[in-house]
Amino acid sequence: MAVTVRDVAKAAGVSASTVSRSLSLPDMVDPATRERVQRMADHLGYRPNRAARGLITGRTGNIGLILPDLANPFFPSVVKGIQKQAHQSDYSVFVADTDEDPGAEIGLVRALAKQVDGIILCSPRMSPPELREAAAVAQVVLVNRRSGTIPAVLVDSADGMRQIVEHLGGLGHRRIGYVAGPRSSWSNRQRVRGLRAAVGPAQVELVELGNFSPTFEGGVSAVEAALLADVTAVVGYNDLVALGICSRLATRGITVPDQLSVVGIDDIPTASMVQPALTTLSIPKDSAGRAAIDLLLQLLGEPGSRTPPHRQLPTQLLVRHTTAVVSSSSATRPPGRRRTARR
Amino acid sequence: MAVTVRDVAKAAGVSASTVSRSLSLPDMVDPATRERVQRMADHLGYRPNRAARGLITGRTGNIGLILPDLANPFFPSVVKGIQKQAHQSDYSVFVADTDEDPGAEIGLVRALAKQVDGIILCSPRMSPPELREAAAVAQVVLVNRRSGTIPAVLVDSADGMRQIVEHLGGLGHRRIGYVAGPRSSWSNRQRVRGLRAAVGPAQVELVELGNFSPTFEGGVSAVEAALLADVTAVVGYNDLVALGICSRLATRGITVPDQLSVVGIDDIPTASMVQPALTTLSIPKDSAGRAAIDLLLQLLGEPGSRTPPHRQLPTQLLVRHTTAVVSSSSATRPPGRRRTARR
DNA sequence: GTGAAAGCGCTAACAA
DNA sequence: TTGTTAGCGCTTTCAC
Repeated sequence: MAVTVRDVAKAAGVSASTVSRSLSLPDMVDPATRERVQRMADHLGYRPNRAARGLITGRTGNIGLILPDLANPFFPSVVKGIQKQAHQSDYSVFVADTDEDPGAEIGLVRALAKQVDGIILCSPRMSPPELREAAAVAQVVLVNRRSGTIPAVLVDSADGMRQIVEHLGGLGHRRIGYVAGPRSSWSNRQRVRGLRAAVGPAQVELVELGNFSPTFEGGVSAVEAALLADVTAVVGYNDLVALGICSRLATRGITVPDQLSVVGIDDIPTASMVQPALTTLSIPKDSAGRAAIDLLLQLLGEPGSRTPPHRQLPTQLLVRHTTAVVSSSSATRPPGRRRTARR
Repeated sequence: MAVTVRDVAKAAGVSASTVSRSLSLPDMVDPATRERVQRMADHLGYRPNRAARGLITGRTGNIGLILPDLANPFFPSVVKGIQKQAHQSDYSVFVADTDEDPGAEIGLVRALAKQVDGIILCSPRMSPPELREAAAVAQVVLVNRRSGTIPAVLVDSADGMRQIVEHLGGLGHRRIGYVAGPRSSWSNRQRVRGLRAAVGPAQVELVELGNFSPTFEGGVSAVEAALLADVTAVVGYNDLVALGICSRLATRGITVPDQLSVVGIDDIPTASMVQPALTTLSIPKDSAGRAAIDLLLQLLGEPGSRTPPHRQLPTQLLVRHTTAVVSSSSATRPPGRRRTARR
């Protein structure tokens, strides 16, 4: 069997308690004995049994991470940020993917609640009551969603949308389309709101093209509507959607950005792998992950702490190959043609 | 506090053991009491504490998954397969990403070993001795790597390479380049071996272009060598590399597949999002994940079982937009030009 | 500063 | 079939 406190205790000629203390509360023990114990411990390859420790301390040393779809390249970056930070604090991370099924989320929370010290809900789609239940059964941190006073890591969507709209407006676009994501997505609602707010001051008209799946296929199927709407630029709910749009446009012989500009959101790796590279609003994914863990650990440290429960992250528009000064597929064509902006 | 066996026991008017049995070994208890207990249990919202259970049974109900890079789109698919299957058997999954650092792998194994019932090592880069250590401290299943008798889920690389070479050969290519991945990658060695074996019978010449990072950037930086090698087709270590190659070629004004054919391996989502879509050897990622869990659970069930410890999965070439019948950038140009194959 | 004892929540022997 | 007892490995009072 594995080596236990007792083994170390015996080897070091002390009691189990002293071993325990030497490792968890080093100051409470005589330097000499402490060192002897520690040497013995790693000589024997002792590794405390976390389950046993958890049983008594009530802490598991685990944290749970629930997200809609690992296959969406947005999430792995967040996960990596979370992982790295968590491991540094000696936490392990359970990852659970709901396969875009909002109904599965709360179930996973319930299942995980007892096994972890806290749960990070990434872009959850669950209802506010479910969210409340989640926050009641576990220490929860939200990412990409705001709900009441539940601690959350958010992104400044309003500003991001403003950046996009101003950029397009500055290039001469006067009528831009938005391919929305799922109605149940909080991010989507934020983005819609941000676009609506930004569009007036920039003297741009917004055409909402409907709700689509937040995937490449969603983008593909949105092209029809975009073309009918007679816009000169299209903003996708996320990069996957934008990429789908680009792909379908290419298939139909419409060149991006010359004939139609496309802008994505997220800055997933694929966005810079395609030709032409996609202009996109970059979200600091790593930072979001790290911020989420920091917030969570802080809350675990001081449960009642009234730290500002929301952390807001900035976004940055990456102008790449896309946007042009308009050459509408239809009537009114402002001055200037084909001007490609690059980063 | 949370509700425990005792609470349920009291509520149902039985002893703790009976509660325990009613839930884990239902047949050993009188149907009437069993039902009463079960009703009481979920009335009170009882959820067994897995840590406590684990302490006595020696089982944690967790499995660990270690992989080099979640950001490589190959892995999320595998993870998803593993997750789904694991959750079905009521296992939770710890995911750990080593950030492509082979040195970190064994450390993670050691750290995780005590917290899980088994570990799945995905495309591990660790040395054989480390691998042996890993298999000694935990029940291990390898994915994409074979080492001694450690149970593994593998892919039929030889056949896959044959498919690629025959396809290219059939289209008239006589000289193809291979952009290799890391020297320490077992998959890479398999692929090299497979290519070498396949190349003779197909009357094709193989030019090995050197080892590169298994990333988009790796592909980008491999183009130089590919161009110098005077080949008409290039096979990338994986899709990321192939995509990097395509991108750099486009930048240099070389069209794919007309002037140079590019083939990837893996079939990651991005491969079908670019224009032209990438021809690639598809690896059954989900299946690999599921197979790994199946194998692991089977081994956990019957530790000494001599089931065939290796499971081999087939691959399938997805011919998409890429390959053409050669139009070498240099001297000898066989008959036929620009013929695009589609799936 | 250190040891003895108790017990976290659960299951596995052993009795009854 | 059920209850009683013991103890998994650890931390934590509470004495000393």
